[in-house]
Amino acid sequence: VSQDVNRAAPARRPHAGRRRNELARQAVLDAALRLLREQGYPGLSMEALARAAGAGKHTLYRWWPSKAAVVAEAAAARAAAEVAIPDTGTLDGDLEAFLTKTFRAADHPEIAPVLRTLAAEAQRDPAAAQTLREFTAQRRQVLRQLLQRGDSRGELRRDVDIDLLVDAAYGVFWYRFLVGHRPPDAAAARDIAKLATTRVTSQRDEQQP
Amino acid sequence: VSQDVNRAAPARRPHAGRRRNELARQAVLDAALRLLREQGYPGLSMEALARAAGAGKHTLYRWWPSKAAVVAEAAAARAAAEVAIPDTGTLDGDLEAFLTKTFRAADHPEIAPVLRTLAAEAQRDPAAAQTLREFTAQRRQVLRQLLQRGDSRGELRRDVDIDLLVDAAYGVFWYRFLVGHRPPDAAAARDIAKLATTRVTSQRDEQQP
Amino acid sequence: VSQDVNRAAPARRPHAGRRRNELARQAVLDAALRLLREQGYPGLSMEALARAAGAGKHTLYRWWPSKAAVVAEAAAARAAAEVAIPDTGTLDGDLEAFLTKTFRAADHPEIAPVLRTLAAEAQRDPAAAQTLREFTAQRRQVLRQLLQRGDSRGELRRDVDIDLLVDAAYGVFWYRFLVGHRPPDAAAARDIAKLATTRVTSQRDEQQP
Amino acid sequence: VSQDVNRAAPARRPHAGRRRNELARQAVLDAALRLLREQGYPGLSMEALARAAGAGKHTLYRWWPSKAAVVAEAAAARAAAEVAIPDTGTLDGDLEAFLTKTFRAADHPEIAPVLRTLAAEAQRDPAAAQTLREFTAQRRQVLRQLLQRGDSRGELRRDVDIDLLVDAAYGVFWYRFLVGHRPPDAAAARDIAKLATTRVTSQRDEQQP
DNA sequence: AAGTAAACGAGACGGTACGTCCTGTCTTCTT
DNA sequence: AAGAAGACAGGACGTACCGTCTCGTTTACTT
Repeated sequence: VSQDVNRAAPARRPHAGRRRNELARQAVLDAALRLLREQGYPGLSMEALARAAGAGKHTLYRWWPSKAAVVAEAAAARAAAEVAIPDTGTLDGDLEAFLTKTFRAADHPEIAPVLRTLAAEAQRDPAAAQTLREFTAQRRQVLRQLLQRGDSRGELRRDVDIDLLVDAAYGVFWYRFLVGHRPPDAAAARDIAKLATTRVTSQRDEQQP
Repeated sequence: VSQDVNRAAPARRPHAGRRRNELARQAVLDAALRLLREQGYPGLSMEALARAAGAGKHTLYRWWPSKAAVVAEAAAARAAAEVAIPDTGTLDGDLEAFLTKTFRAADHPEIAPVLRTLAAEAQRDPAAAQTLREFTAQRRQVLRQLLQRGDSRGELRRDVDIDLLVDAAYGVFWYRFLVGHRPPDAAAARDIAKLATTRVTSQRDEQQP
Repeated sequence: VSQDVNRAAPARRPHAGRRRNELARQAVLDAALRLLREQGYPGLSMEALARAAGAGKHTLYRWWPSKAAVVAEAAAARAAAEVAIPDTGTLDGDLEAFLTKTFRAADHPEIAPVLRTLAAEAQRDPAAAQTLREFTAQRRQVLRQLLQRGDSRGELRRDVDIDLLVDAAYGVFWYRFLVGHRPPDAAAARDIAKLATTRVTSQRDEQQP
Repeated sequence: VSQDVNRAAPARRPHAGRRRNELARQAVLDAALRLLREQGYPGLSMEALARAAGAGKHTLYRWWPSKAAVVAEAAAARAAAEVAIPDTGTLDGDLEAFLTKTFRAADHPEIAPVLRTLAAEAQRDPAAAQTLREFTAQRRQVLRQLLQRGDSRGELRRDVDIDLLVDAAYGVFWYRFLVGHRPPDAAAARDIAKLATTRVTSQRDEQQP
């Protein structure tokens, strides 16, 4: 039934003989994203993945150690270059722009279930945990650079260290994203930016009373 | 025959059959915590749970809609009353004390795998998601009260709203807890408290340079 | 202790408490026949039986040791007095009439599934086996009387004993009934009657060659 | 789409995956007979069968539609070639020899529970019913050939048709086998043979009185 | 009339089997 | 050598039934 729908046209994709077949790899990654998008996590089994990609299960296990590894690799290319470092002139503006774009990117129907799956899988699969750590480390590194640039211009609050600010920013995102009590929206991005920077107006507010 | 009579007036008989066995309920909850503690998430199948609790599978499914619901109920009683609201005199002190206790509680070998499981399961099971939302909402409410008390004394930074601070505090916790790149330790509790409060000393620090 | 005293002298109190509810008994037997008729054997579980009869499971187990016992009792009243001993004047005629009626009775939609269930259940449940033996013994007894009456008039073939003839007659019935390759119909009744009796014409046929 | 093409021309791909494992098949059939022999029908669940055969449940369901199908296949090879057609020179002798051997074969502890299970299962499972019909049809065919050979030599009673005789012979067997009021023994074999044949001696007996 | 005891409906309980699905490994054949 | 197909052992899933066990109610008999 849904098998027929999911099943690709494997006859069109010749397999190459010796070396790894790039087409097969792509078919698997595409199928992973498609399954996650259309059926959510429960629909993503290695069995269904092989079926949907028109690939043999052995091929999957040959190249990826676990389901999470497939998801991670599928997520990597897509989510990595998604958010560039903005340059608005002020740290506050940069931060807000960066976080807004980050939050919006994660809301994409192609990305959200992947992040969700990665986070969930990391709680039980050490390999997935490693992948999640690497992935988030990349993202933190980008944000840290942005903050350091602002810090060198004296725009950063001095009483907290940068790593905590990075964790607070991504923490608000992941917390809202995984718990779902409130969306990580543009207003949140604005507020987090405010929290991190020494803004003249807010300092005056603090001194007045 | 007599069925129709009984069903026509069900209000007369509030409960007919044998009532729920409280010992069975406790055995299941205990077994859930034990399995999570000893074998981690993969060891927690409904099958193993029934076996470990000496309960029939039907009993599990009768009272809990999903594995996550068992975990949630097991977690609820234990994790809820764990952290009381402190009163050190200052918001900064209260916050640090509360977060330190919260982080330490979550590090407990009885609690950590439960939280991990709950968060992971919530990503695929709507019922678990609901449970996670309710559980975290309770915790946020406590922290919010703590912050509001400080705010009424003028100890809170005015440029951010309380809900964001709450999300930032718990966000740092969950982010570090789930990703594992850095532990949510006492230092983090201290830094988060600093981030939230208008501390006189730190303001002088900010103005002096 | 006092229990033992009470049990030591039960004769003093012939019956206390409520007596068996005849309506409940009938409801169960009726439900058994109805379930077998409408849903066949797989539909007849003790659970479904209790539900259909509006009876508690305990009531079932109190009065009947097994599912087969219910079926047997339900079958007994109905199937027992169904076939009377005919008297056509000749053994051949009596036999044919008796078997024809027997076969037709067993074909009834109320009876057939009961017999089928009884025979099947007897292969695994000793109690059901006992019931089946008793039930068939009654039927054999009737047929034996019929044959003995014919034998006393010299109408029976002398080279076989009556018990074998009885088994052959019922054997053909049950074999066809349970295997289903051919129905136990009127033609079979006629042929079996022929097989049992010394018919003048057939003897002449045998002597001619 | 390409599936339809593939299904239109299946000759191009004789077989892709791994082929059926003959050892697994044998292990299952052996385990079925062993379980039936040692624990009787209640011990034969698909679950226990898989366990005893060291096979996955999926393997069972892949190759056999039901428990009865396993039993049937296990019975087939063993029971089929067991009884050869004898040739004693007379129909009476052949019949007695054949039936005696048939009865004795069915008494074997390896065979009896299988036949019992097959007969019982056929009363509720249409697939098992079909198997039972096929199995018994084979046996009837053999007996029919034996009777036809005797008929062509004029040894058969002329007033009954062969199919009824076949049903009477096997009927006596199954009736006694399933009900258990009397064993299908050698004496029965002798009497059934007498019932079928025109025996000179017995004719004289009939005429003398 | 009060007391007592059995039968009742309902249904929770510990178990076990069902038939389906997925996991990770292993052939077998094709390209 | 890599891939597609798929068989295999194992085991979890959620459902259903088994037979036993309270519950609280109803009904009859005894005192």
